[in-house]
Amino acid sequence: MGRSPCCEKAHTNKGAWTKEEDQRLIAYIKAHGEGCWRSLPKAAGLLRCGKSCRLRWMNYLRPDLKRGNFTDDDDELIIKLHALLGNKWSLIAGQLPGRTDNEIKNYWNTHIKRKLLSRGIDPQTHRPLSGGSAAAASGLTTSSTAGFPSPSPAPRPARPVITIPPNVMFARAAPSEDGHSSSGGSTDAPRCPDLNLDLDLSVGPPSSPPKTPAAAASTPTSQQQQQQQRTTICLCYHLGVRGGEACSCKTASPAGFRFLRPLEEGQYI
DNA sequence: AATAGTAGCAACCGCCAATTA
DNA sequence: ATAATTGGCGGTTGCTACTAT
Repeated sequence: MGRSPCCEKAHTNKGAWTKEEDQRLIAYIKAHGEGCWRSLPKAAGLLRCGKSCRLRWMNYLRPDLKRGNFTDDDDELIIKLHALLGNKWSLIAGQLPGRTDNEIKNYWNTHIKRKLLSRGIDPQTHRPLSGGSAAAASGLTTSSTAGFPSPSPAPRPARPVITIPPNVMFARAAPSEDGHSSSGGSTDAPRCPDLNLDLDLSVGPPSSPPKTPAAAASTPTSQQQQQQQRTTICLCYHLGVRGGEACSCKTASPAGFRFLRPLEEGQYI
């Protein structure tokens, strides 16, 4: 079957964007808003792939982007979120207004990894290096999800809002039917003994994200409104636990959920 | 001052899931 | 119900700037 290319590569520019291209893209999106990236390049008079336009806009040209250094608080938040979510950069970026997934991904790879290593912590497993080295050496933690099972069954969320008050413990997933259970007693220790997160994962109303320039420009306000209207949902869902499977959220108190993460065979935090 | 090595960042690629026809 | 299309994401690459020798 095969996939058709997203654009005609023979007639598209590649590499660094010029100022003129940036201006064209900005002007077009200001006039017409985001959306339909495939047809945007032609409409805007750009010899670029639609995906490339989207990336340029999202990562560099958006007016609400924050530039400058990350604070220590940002670092700690990113570390905690990474411990919870793995390499879900877009989700992590959603908790840092004005930051992009690409920026955070780069920042993680260039700064935070080293920071954690200097603390003697494995950046993939968030465990002390001495204890986690065996697992790392065995290849168990070389996956793209920081040692966590991929949450692939979860539907792509519409930028959930996660607030992190100071205190909630992780709960380990109960054994599940598909064999992704925490087999044996050797993994009974908490996977992230030093993690103590209180996550309130929420999403805004089901309406589409702002598509018009005006709406896009007012993003911070919109986000505040969405936070006010947000509906709390179960984080297990995002972490790959199927509906109701090994999930006790329904019994959790309104003040907080338990967040469960299914374990791969032989895996642990 | 020149060169080599390293770090940081922007952009590309390929895949996946949702949507549409 | 199925295939095609599109948007979005994470991993990786390559260029540029900076630092050490």
